[in-house]
Formats: sequence, structure tokens, C-alpha cells
Amino acid sequence: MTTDPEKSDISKTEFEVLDALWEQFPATANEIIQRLNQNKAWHEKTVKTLLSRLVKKQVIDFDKQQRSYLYFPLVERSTYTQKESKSLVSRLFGGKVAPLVAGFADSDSLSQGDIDELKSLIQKWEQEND
Amino acid sequence: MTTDPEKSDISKTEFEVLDALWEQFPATANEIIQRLNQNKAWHEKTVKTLLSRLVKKQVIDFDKQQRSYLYFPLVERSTYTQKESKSLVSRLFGGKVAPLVAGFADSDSLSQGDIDELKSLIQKWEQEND
DNA sequence: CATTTAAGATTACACGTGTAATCTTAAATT
DNA sequence: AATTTAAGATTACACGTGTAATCTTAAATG
Repeated sequence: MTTDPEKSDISKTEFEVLDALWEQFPATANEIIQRLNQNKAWHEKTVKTLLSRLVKKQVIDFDKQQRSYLYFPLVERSTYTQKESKSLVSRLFGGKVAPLVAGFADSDSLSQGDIDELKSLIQKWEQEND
Repeated sequence: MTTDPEKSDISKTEFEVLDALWEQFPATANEIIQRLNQNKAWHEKTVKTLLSRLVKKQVIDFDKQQRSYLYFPLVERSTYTQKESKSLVSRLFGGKVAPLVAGFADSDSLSQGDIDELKSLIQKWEQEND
């Protein structure tokens, strides 16, 4: 079997649209436009172009609803973020995550809360991997 | 004062070239080409185009050496990786690094070694921030 | 039913990127 | 000094992306 020819990367603006959809779905284009415009002002046409591109890339799909569409994601957010994280960690740090965290520490970008979360993550990991 | 008009993002292939330069510098184009071709086979012309683009973007510079140039980076690797890391963590995880690490844990991408590194990082952080 | 909306489809267009080939010209070689 | 290399500069070109405007057409409205 050949690789799906329509599968490719998600651009930065496409991701923002997708992220608005992940927030709650299914959703109409107008709902997504409203969510996005809480933060930045994008032209309605621009958002619709991005939705179309995401559909073509098979990242989202829709059900026809009277005049408009009800969009929904085909990919889980966690799946996507894990893939992106690993890709970055692989390119920048040889695949090891600790140096990334070290960079945060070195640039004073860790709070006590972050440290607490990391500690509890580690504890959980150690319980599961004894 | 206006923002420097030539400053912009580093593309993925540009990063690979820059990374080869960070490995050891200053370096000639040919040295960089050789380093890169340990892994992937890039055409000499392609690498030179990328070097030119990095110069134009003011990410690297060079000293004229008889016929060829001696290139060197203008940006530290750690500076770059910190910026990229923060950008990704900001876009994907609201700026908090722990969820990224959690993603690694959830996808069984942590080794005992990684955990040890994280623990020692945390210990160091806590010593410095009591 | 005729007309007006308004949703999505199609088209647009400049700029960045990946991937080189060709051009210029100073340095190396005869 | 004349000729050949070979380094970097310039040009090329298709595809993706950001950012919409225009086109089609089915649904809503009068």
C-alpha cells in the first residue's frame, strides 16, 4: 500500500484553527471563527480557507448540516502534541527531554508549581516502572 | 528604532546546516558539506544556498579567507534551542513544560536515565531556589 | 415562486523554502 | 601571462503558506 498522498504537515495558522476546534467539537465554521476572534482578528474567509486545507489534509472532517458544516477533528490533540514534541526534542536535543527542561531551568522559566508537577510525574513514572 | 528587516525564522534545512556549523567553527563551506554528508546526501549547491540564506538572515557570518569563506555562528545554540523550546511549549502547552514531559511519559518515551537527569535537575533547581 | 443570503468552493497572489543550475570572477596552475 | 578551477553570487522554479476576494449555489425569506 502507498502512503496517503494528502497527508502532510499542519502549518502554524492551521494549528490555531485546529486548536480552536479541539476546544469543543463538533463546531460550525462560525463558531470556530468566534472562538478565534477572542484572541486575534482573522478574516472569516481566511479561517474558512484554513478549514478547507485541514479537511484536504485529512486532519479534520465534517458532517453536512443544512446549509453549513459541522467540523470535527480526526486527530487527538494529545497525539498531535506528542508527535510535535518528540520531533522538536529529536531535532534539538538528540531525543532526550531532560536537556529541554534544563533550558527552561537555565532561563529561569520554571516555577515551584512546574517543579511540583515534574516531581509528581516522576513519582508516577517510578511507581509504574519499578 | 525599527526592527531589523532581515531578521526572520530559520527553516528546517537551514537549521541542519547551522547545527553542523555549531558542531565546530569557524568552518569552510566544504567542511560543513562534509559534516552534513555523514548523514544525508545534500548537493553542494544546496548547502551553499542555505549558508547564503543564513548569512542574509544574520544568523551566521564569515571572514574572507583567500578563495573561500570561514563561517561562524552569530547565535548560540543554547539561545536558539531555548527560544524554540519556549515557542513550542507556549503554543502546545500554554507555556508549561510539565505537560510536555507528561506526553513523553504517556508514550513510554522516558528511560530511567531520563528520569535520573530530571531528578538531578530538580535538585539543582531547588538548591538554587530555596 | 422569485429573490436574496450566506456557506463553502475556487481562484489569487506574494513570499518563503527545498533543491539546485548557471554565472562571475579571483585564485591556482601551466 | 594564459588558462583552468572552483568559491561564492545570482537565477530558477515548483510547492506550501498567509491572507483573502470572487464565484456558485442551495437555503432562507418575501
